[in-house]
Amino acid sequence: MQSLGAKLKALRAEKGLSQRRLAARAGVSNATVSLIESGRTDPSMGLMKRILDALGVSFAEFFAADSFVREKYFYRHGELATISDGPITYLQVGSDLSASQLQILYERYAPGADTGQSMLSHDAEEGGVILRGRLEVTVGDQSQVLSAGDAYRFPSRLPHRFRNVGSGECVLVSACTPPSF
Amino acid sequence: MQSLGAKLKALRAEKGLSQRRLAARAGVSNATVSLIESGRTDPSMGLMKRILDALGVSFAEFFAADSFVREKYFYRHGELATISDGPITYLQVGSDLSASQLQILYERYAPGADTGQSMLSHDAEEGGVILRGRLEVTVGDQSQVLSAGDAYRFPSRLPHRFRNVGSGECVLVSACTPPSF
DNA sequence: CGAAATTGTTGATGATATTCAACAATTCAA
DNA sequence: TTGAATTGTTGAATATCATCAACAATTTCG
Repeated sequence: MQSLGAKLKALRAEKGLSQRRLAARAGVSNATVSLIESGRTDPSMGLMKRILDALGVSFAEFFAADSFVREKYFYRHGELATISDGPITYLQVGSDLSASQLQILYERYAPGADTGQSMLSHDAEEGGVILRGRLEVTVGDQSQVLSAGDAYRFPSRLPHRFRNVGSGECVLVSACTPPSF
Repeated sequence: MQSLGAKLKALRAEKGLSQRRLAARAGVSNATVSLIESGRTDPSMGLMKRILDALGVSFAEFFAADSFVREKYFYRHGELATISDGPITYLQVGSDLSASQLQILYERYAPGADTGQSMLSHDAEEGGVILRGRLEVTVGDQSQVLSAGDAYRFPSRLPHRFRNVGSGECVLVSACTPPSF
């Protein structure tokens, strides 16, 4: 694990706060912030939580950077799996998305069409609105069957799956933001 | 910091370890594990890390559950947040997009509805697919009338305008990154 | 049954974190 | 320049943690 103090220091700088101002918000002493950032002390969980709260960052978010590197490894996999044919037809809005931040698709699923489990590891978001038919959407350990008018939206890093569980064709419009940095 | 002890206890039970055995692996005293699990002490970050290491779990993984549990991925049509702007109705997928990079809208234009000239200066992109009706889209000095199945897509920094030129309602699904409101 | 091992808990003690206050260095405004 | 405010850093005092050892309760096995 990278130096906890260095990480905190960087985060504080990012928010544009001084040690004293942060300490005041968190209800701790400025000396404590100084000692933590310089690695001269090993703060308690509760204290660290108060400081992170003052920065508007949860523990999960604070440590997300650690696993971010790992998620970046799967980035290519996700990219390659995105475009495929078969029983599913993707109509992409626009042709050259190489320098784009937004991808919009008009998707048509034949009856029974299934994307299978896909693990897109890039830091992106996606969502969509169902126009016709019945689509089973699975995200993580949650699963729902959506009908016309319903919608979904989730971080792409979560494992997800789409399956047409209706008797007819399923049509939807989806959007996805590729990684911004 | 309510259930840190409870969470650790559950995780330890899941791994089938006793307090003493876990303590031995982590190089801490069994009393410490007991005190943490019962919430009678506030352990230091370093100590907690040693314990989590002994359990084969990173900080990021340990806290990952917190941020994922609350997230909502599915929205019934009636749950879509309504943003009304006169003759134009926006149904937004998701309610709080403050930490989001993607906004998806289900839009309904009454006959004659017009957004007027608008220009977003920030670096964003937007696009959409027409589902019903006839929509005149003006971007820069270009203008087109789109019908069901047609689509558009452009950088938000360009001046643009939407107008329902059909006799009936116009419906579309749009996406924007980052959110404009 | 009964002895030995293992479970989780608790009080006293040494170790360490946290605070308070003062410090020099820097920035800002008069 | 001068004074006031802010920056991050330390020494001494206090509060808290982490440990050791002993405890009762339970399980294991002869």
